[in-house]
Amino acid sequence: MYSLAEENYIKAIFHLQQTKSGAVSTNAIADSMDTKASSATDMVQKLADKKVLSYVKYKGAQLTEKGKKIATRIVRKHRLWEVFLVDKLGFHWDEVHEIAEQLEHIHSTELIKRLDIFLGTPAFDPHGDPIPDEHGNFIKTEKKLLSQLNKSQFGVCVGVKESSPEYLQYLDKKKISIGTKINVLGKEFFDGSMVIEVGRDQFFVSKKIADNLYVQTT
Amino acid sequence: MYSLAEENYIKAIFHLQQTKSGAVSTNAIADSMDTKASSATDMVQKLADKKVLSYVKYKGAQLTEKGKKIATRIVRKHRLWEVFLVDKLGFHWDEVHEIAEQLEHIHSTELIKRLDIFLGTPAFDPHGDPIPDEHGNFIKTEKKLLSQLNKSQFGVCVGVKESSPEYLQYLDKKKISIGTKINVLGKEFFDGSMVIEVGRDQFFVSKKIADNLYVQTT
DNA sequence: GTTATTTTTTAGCCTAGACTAAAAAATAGT
DNA sequence: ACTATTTTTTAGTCTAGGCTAAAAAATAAC
Repeated sequence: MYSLAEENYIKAIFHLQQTKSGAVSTNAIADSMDTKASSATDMVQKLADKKVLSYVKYKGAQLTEKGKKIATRIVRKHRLWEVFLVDKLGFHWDEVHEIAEQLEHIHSTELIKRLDIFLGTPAFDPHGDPIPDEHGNFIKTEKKLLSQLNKSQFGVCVGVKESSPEYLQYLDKKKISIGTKINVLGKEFFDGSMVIEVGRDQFFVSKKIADNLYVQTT
Repeated sequence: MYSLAEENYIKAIFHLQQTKSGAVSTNAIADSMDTKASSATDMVQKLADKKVLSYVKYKGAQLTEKGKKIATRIVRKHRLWEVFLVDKLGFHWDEVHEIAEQLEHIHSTELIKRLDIFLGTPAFDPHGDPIPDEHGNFIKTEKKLLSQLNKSQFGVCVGVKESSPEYLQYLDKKKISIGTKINVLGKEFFDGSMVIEVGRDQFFVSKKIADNLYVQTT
């Protein structure tokens, strides 16, 4: 059994590995954990002793198969609980992260098995992120950023990259949620801004907005 | 905000106060927390500093109004989660205690408000214990122990005193659960044992069994 | 009412996980 | 290639929450 602190480090390292390839630096870990580099070094050494990750001094850390398994179990729990909070309790998708952050550490395999069934074994969480199955396998999705589309193309919203409350609230205001169809009416190559159509509304979006929204193209 | 350890101490002291009147000794607290008396003393002193309880050296501790409020909030969460686990996820009533023991420490008032509504604001948990409302008020029930009934009286099972898995499994085997009607056909004054009728079955129960089952008499 | 026993507290130590400051290794600049 | 700078690690502290052993208070036994 792993402590709360250990689980959080494992999860953070897992997410850092997704974006950058190769070993992740203790500094990057410290940043994402909102702690100091020395604390990250300590923990990384401890987790290396437990064979959760491999660690080479001054080079960084990489999760082992064992470590990845632990991480995906936590991610699975986090995302299933998010589905529960939104689908069953009626929370809004921008309110659930913090609570799921706590719920993901509840230890009981039977609980997760039953929760999964209760929710109808969902494949995606409310932000459009895939939920790994009980063996840790993720569904591969062909998703692009909205900013990668060109004029006259369209996509269906499947998720966001960074899910800050501000961004989710923006999407809400614009009536964009998972499953919403988005048409690109125009694109300005100078700054990457776009004019898009959502339902009957047409409006302008900056590159920053378009860089943060995943769409599925068919 | 209180730490996990603090919450568990507060809860333990609350439950000890229910059974015995007056201040509870540090030894009793240590016993119920499965820790040493010296650790209990330390924690009690810390909680006294925080005005959660009043503490007189060598005399014991007593929760303040503030402490009782914290305790009932935890009890409310514990029992609501138990209802969730049994009613929604199909767990058996003897499997839910440990998981609820973890879930009771999730911090979010909004979560509990919504969970309560989702469950239909239940008044009792799966073991028949009353769920305090959001202001910390318990429903007063007129319940007796089965052992307090006499020949030809009857009662409806409303809960158990000590809910060990062994006992709950015994009740299951005998088809006794919340709401089951129990007729006392005979009572032996020498050892307090009884012959009872449950549904179509008639059988013998020892005083130990009868001392652990709460019934409501009408 | 003094002594023996039990209960409770204090003092000092241990581990996890954080921190600061200093040292060591890696990288960058010329 | 050598120095300057940045990154990473080590060494030493701190707090929460445990522990053991010893001291002090309360209770029991005569």
